[in-house]
Amino acid sequence: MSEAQLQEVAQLFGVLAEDSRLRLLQALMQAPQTVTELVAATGMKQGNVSKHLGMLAQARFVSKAREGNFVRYAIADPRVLTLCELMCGRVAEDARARLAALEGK
Amino acid sequence: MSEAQLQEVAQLFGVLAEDSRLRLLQALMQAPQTVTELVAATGMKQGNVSKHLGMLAQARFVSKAREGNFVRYAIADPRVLTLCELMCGRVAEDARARLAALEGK
DNA sequence: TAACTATATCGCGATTCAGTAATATGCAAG
DNA sequence: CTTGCATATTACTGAATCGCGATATAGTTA
Repeated sequence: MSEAQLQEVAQLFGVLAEDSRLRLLQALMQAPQTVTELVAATGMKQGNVSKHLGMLAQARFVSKAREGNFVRYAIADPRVLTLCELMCGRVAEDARARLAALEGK
Repeated sequence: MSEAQLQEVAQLFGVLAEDSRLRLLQALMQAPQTVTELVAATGMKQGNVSKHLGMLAQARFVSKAREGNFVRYAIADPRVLTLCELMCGRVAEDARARLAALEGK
């Protein structure tokens, strides 16, 4: 695997390495939503929501579609779901392990 | 999914968001190796190799085992393989798309 | 204990990036 | 075409982190 490709992979992982963006993805997993809806759903500031959605869109994890004044975003790459599920499973597992260690003590 | 857990997930993705660490993982996929071997394999400086391996180990993507003077690292979580495969597949796909667009022009 | 090798860690300058506030752009109704 | 709302972008600041060189720690051997 080439050096340039490795950097691309790293960059894509970087897009997922931020809880703000994960929160947006999580919200979009329920249903496609507009920026305004996402601002309400996440409590983030409008500027940030827009910026992070822009990054997710540039990485083509999500797609954007104008609807009059609004822009509706949606999950565009199903792989992002698998990736998040894998990582979440890992975190949940760790949490269980920590809990078990606590009880065992 | 809780806010704290989301941050953990983001942090784990962050560990994979760096070509140096991906290179180390790629090397370790061939076989478990010592720091010295990894320095030779990747051309990175010893201090950096050690630092990045430390991060990978703290995330428990890799495991470390002393062998006399050496420390041998190995892939510890098979999920990291799936994660990388998914992302690499995505990058390869993008590369194919770019190529096709170029030919079509 | 002393000397040697392998690995880990520290301090530094440079770069990157999140969040904020303010502003600019796009679109629709009147 | 002007007003108003939705979205995007900009400039800024502070925190995080990379790579580097130097140094500290751990383990082996003599």
